[in-house]
Amino acid sequence: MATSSISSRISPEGLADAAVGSREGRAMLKGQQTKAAIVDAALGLATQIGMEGLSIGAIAEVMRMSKSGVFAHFGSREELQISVIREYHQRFEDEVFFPAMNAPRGLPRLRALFSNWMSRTSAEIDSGCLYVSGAAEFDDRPGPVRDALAHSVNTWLAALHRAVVQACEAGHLASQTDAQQMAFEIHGLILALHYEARFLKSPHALSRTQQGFENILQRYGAH
Amino acid sequence: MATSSISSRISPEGLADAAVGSREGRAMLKGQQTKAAIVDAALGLATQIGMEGLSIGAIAEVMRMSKSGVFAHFGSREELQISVIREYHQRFEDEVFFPAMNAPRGLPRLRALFSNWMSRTSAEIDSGCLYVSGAAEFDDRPGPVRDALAHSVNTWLAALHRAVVQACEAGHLASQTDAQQMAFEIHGLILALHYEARFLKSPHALSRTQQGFENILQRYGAH
DNA sequence: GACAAAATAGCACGGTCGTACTTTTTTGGA
DNA sequence: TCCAAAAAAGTACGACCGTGCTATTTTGTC
Repeated sequence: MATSSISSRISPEGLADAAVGSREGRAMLKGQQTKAAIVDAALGLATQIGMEGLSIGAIAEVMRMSKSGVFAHFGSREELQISVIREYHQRFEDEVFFPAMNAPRGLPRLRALFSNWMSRTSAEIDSGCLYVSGAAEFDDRPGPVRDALAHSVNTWLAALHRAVVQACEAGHLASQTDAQQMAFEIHGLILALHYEARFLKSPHALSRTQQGFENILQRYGAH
Repeated sequence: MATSSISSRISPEGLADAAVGSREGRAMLKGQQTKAAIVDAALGLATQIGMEGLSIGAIAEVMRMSKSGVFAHFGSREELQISVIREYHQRFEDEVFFPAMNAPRGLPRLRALFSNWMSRTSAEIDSGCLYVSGAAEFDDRPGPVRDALAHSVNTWLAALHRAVVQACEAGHLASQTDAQQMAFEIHGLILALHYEARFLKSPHALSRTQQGFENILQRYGAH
């Protein structure tokens, strides 16, 4: 539990890949490689034009491949979308979650989590956050894509909640703190940042988000 | 200025319609009527499947009309989308803004605005808020649709900001209150409500939003 | 270098999209 | 009732979509 991932780092598909790789002795190297490149390109497209706008033709053009060449790696558009979400989840972990684990448990770690999250969100001003755009696109469209997205988001929000609880336990926050409530308010700040910076192009959004976080900390008795 | 609208109630297109109507003596009655019905149906569709998913064919099916019959009323899909946004803006005004104007200026009115906004957002859990889904879809897609959307949102956020300023002037909030900051935090709450209730299906989102608002009021010295 | 297998390309299909053009039906006032 | 004008339907077009099927090329191993 020392370096716990926000989700199980050994994912089912990760296991599958390793098994196939070893069982067949390093076979299909090129395939995995271009598949990763396709997912990378698709993720870039998805953060710009959204998950629904992701078309196999557009990806093929970026990759300078044929549509069928791209398609064959996934078998369906839905599977491709899910791959993109998993990739995003992993990058989110690497940029936001894991670095913050180096900060000491409690308020410092909570601050680090928020800071990384905010940095990523404002860095994404030109590219969009999949967790935000995806939520809007799939909020009443059931299916595996929505499930994958919701699972990733829930995992991350749970990690945030855990950090609040730990800060409480460490005595860095008021003991009667409602951790779910605090996490909810923090989530709202990030959403407002994304909305006002990315859609409304407000140049003040970032500083307001920082100030809002300080206000929340103060209210919950941080010291 | 007694019953000021959040935007000019006499819109350009409103003027145009009135002029045509009077100049030609009540002509084209049926046309306007079905056009309104189309916009109504389109709005219903847009709040469910999003602005981008709005297809003329789908609207025609709902309306039991031909595609070309629907199309002829707008001349382009873009014009239809803009009509939908204007309709949404008007309903938002009617449900959220105008009723709150009956509350006395200051904190009561600010509370009424937030309460109406929250009610509408949670009522929209099954249908979605166009200001949220639209922002995600058009945040980096310039054009008249985005402009119309951003204009509506900005108008509303300005009205919210005004209410905060008035509550300050009335002495209901601390005199050093940063109105923009407070409006930003309130906006975040509503976004979190929409996100967690609609996408994550969290049953606690509404009460957390209410609690969050009370926390903000307290922070800014409401009494 | 041969050879099986994997990776990629080519091609075709049915479908939906927005929209332009033409024709028919409906409307409302003289 | 008649008739111009408005409203609605009909039809067609090119573009793109996801995806199935079949060829071709590339890969990695003996």
